[in-house]
Order: sequence, then structure tokens, then C-alpha cells
Amino acid sequence: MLIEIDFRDKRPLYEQISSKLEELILCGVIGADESLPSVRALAMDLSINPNTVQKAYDALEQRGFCYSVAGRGRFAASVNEVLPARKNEFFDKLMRLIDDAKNLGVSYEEIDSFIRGRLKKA
Amino acid sequence: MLIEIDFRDKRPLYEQISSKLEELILCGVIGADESLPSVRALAMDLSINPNTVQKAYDALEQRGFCYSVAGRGRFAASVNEVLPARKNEFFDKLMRLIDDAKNLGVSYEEIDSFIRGRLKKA
Amino acid sequence: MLIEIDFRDKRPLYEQISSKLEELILCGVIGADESLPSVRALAMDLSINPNTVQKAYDALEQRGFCYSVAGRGRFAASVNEVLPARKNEFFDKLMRLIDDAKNLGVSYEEIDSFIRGRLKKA
Amino acid sequence: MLIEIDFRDKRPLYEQISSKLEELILCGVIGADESLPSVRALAMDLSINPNTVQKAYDALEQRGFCYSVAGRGRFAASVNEVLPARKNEFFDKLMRLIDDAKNLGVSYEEIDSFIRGRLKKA
DNA sequence: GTGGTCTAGACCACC
DNA sequence: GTGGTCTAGACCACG
Repeated sequence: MLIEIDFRDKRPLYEQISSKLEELILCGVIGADESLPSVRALAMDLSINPNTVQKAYDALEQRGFCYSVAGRGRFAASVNEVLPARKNEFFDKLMRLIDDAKNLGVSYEEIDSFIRGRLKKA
Repeated sequence: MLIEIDFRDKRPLYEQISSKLEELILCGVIGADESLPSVRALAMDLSINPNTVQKAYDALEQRGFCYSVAGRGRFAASVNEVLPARKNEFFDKLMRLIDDAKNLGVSYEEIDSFIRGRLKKA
Repeated sequence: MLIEIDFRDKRPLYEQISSKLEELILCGVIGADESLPSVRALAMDLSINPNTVQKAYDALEQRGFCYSVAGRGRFAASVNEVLPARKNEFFDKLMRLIDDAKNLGVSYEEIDSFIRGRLKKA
Repeated sequence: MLIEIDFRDKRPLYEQISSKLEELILCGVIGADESLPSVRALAMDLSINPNTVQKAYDALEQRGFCYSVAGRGRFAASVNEVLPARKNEFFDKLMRLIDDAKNLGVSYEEIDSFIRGRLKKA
């Protein structure tokens, strides 16, 4: 499968899973209205407890990345619905980071060249 | 005092305290070799458990922001000793953030103008 | 057809269907004693399981919105038979909502102007 | 305690609990920054599983009605922070209800007099 | 089969 | 003591 658990990662399992799925949905690897693995199947696949997967899916749904239909399964939301909110989050984090940069005395030029380099590697 | 606790903050208290102290040291509000308040004094001041302050100081020392002298107290380290490591951390976070940006389809121009605006407000 | 299924809707399919049919009957789109589509036909039409349609019809009948004649099919009830019970339901919900309003500190004027605006758009 | 479980209620336990707590916070019975019963204590008190209480509290926190501090407990949020969002929800529900009213042929006068009567009983 | 809820009991970090 | 996470296993409604 596309998801792997890193037991060295300090984040809770459910968050690892949901954030990995977020990424897959944002990237388009999982398209809009495509079905996600069932709670039980994914739990089996990752050899973890179904409740943990359920929690991951709950978080995912709560953030608007998927929707569930009782008795049918869970499906990816359309990316367009989620993008604006995600962008806001992104700029929020960026803001905090830039404020850190001021304290560290990192110059605009350093940051800019770093970003240019990183964005090219797309 | 210069430190205030925000009980709504999700981070543990000790981390809030130590990161606040880091900031004060980086900014120069607390100069090199200046003495830090004693564990008991700070605990009293913030009305929290001394163990928590102790933990914060431990973290601070472990990250190189201060050093302790038996019987005399704790003192801020020179900023120069810490800056390189902190810069690395900064660029690490920036890297992860920029990688997110790719998925979100945020353009270089958007990021750049945001950063320029933010850095001016110094 | 007049019925469309929204898979994002949290309500079970059968409830979506039956409530949509209720609306059609109340509005008069489906007149009194008019025949409803057969279970199989509607299931085909919506490409869902006939059991689900059956359940929707059961709910509908149980609430008095239609009656079935063995061997002939299902027919819409007369609106007059159902209206009183439905009005009771409506005022029940309204009551609960108004009680919420008190807690929220929403004033009578706010509610009234909102309702006036909404009713005009009929 | 102020909370009671109604096993005849069809809503899940955790929702009963969290919505009851919402009400208590909105009404001011539980003031801002006042501590809520601990997960274990409330579970004990209601003779249900701590996980269920945890889930109720998670929902409550996610809706902004309280905040938790690891190792310290859980505290009610200030009502002012939550009110606007709740009002929006309220008018949303009201809108749907009023739209129902049109279908039922309930007149503005009926609705208005009902509301006036209900609001007086404050 | 699916998702959702609940119980019982464990372990961890934090204070 | 507190909240948070996780496991194991059960039951229900929906399709």
C-alpha cells in the first residue's frame, strides 16, 4: 500500500496516517470521490487496531478531506473544497517561521535563495 | 517578568517556558553570561511547580542556550554558540513547509511577496 | 427523475429518499392517490439496492404519506391526512430551536427579521 | 452532577454528554476557565467508559467550548469565543426549518405568535 | 461487507 | 493526579 507507519516517528499513529492520506489526496494520487481503504482493511494492512484507523479517518473527515457513507465506505473529497483552508494554514505556519527568522538574523537573501532552490526540485 | 504562560497552548508548560527563554536569549534581552532566575524563583513567579521549571532549564541547557555552575546558578550562553544549530533547524522547517507548498500549488511569487511583507514589519 | 441522491449526505440513503418523497407529496408535485414508482423501478433509476428503496417506502407509509394496495402498487396519500402531524413536528423542532436561541442570546427582533426575509423568497 | 444520561435517547452517549456540556457552558452554569470534571471522574460518575467521555470532550474541544492542559485538566472556554459560530449554526437550522414551513403551508403569523410565546417563558 | 459506537484495560507524558 | 493514545473485542445500523 501507499501508507507506511514509522514507529520512530513521535507523532501518534492516527496522525501519521491521516496526514499521509491528506498528502495523497492533495497530490491527486487519490482522486476526488475515489474510495479509501476500509477501516478494517487498512487496519489489517498496517497491522494496527481498527479503532486507530477509525480515529485517523475521523480526523481526515473533520478536516474535509473525505466523506463517509454508512454501509458503503469512505471517499476522497474534491481537492478544490479543501485547498483554500490549507493555504491559510500554510501561510500561518510560514508567518511563524519568518518571525523566527528575524530573531535568528537570517537574511531575506538566504531565505529566498533557499526557497528558489527547493521549489525547482519539484 | 518577561515570561508569561498561556494555558491554552497545546505545548507542555516546560516547553513553553524553555522556548520563551530561547527567544529572549536569541534577541539579546538576556545577554551572554547573564544569570537566569533560579528554579525556585521562577516557579514562584509563574506559580507553577518547580519541577516544571527544572525541566524547562534542562531542555534549555541541553540545547546549548545556557550553562549551570554548581553553587552559583545558571547563565545564558553566548548567542554565537547556538546560532548555527538553530539556523539548521530553521531551514529544516522551511524545507518541509516549502514541500507542502508544492502540493498546495502555492506559487513562488505568492510566497516571496508574503515573506517580503512579513520581514518589513520587523 | 425528481429524486437525486447525495452521497455526501450523512443521513442514510433510505431516509434521504423518503424525506425527498415526503416533500414532493407535500408540495403537490405528487398528487393524492397518484401512483409511486415501483420499488424495483426506483431502485434501478437511482442505481441502488431495492432493499434500500423498500425501506424508504416503509418509512413513508409508516408516517402516513402513502398507502399500498396489494397487487396494484403504492399510492400517495392525501396531503390533508398528513398535515396536522407534520405541523406538530415542525413546531416541536421550532420550540427546541427557540430554546437554543435563548441560550445564545439571539433577540426576538433578529429572529423575526430573519424569518420575514426567508419567507418572502418563497 | 449536572449531567444525566438518557439511555432512551437515540443519540450516541458522547454526543449527549458534549451537547449537555455545551449548554451548561453557554448558559454560564460553567464559567470561563472553570475546570470540567476529569475524564475518569465523569466516567465513574456516569458509570460509562472513560473512552466515551474522552470522545465527548474531544468533540467539545474541537467545537471550541473548552481547552485541555496535559496534566492539569480541562477548562471551559470563554463564551464570547464561541458565540458567533453558534449563532451561525442557529440561523442555518432556522433557515432549513423555515423552508420546511413553506411546504407545510404554515403562515408567518402562526410562526411569529409561537415564537413570541416561547421566548417569553425565558 | 461498510462505518460508528462502546467497553475494558493498558501505557505514556506531563504536572 | 491529569489528558492522550492504543489495543482487543463487541454490537449496531446501513446497504
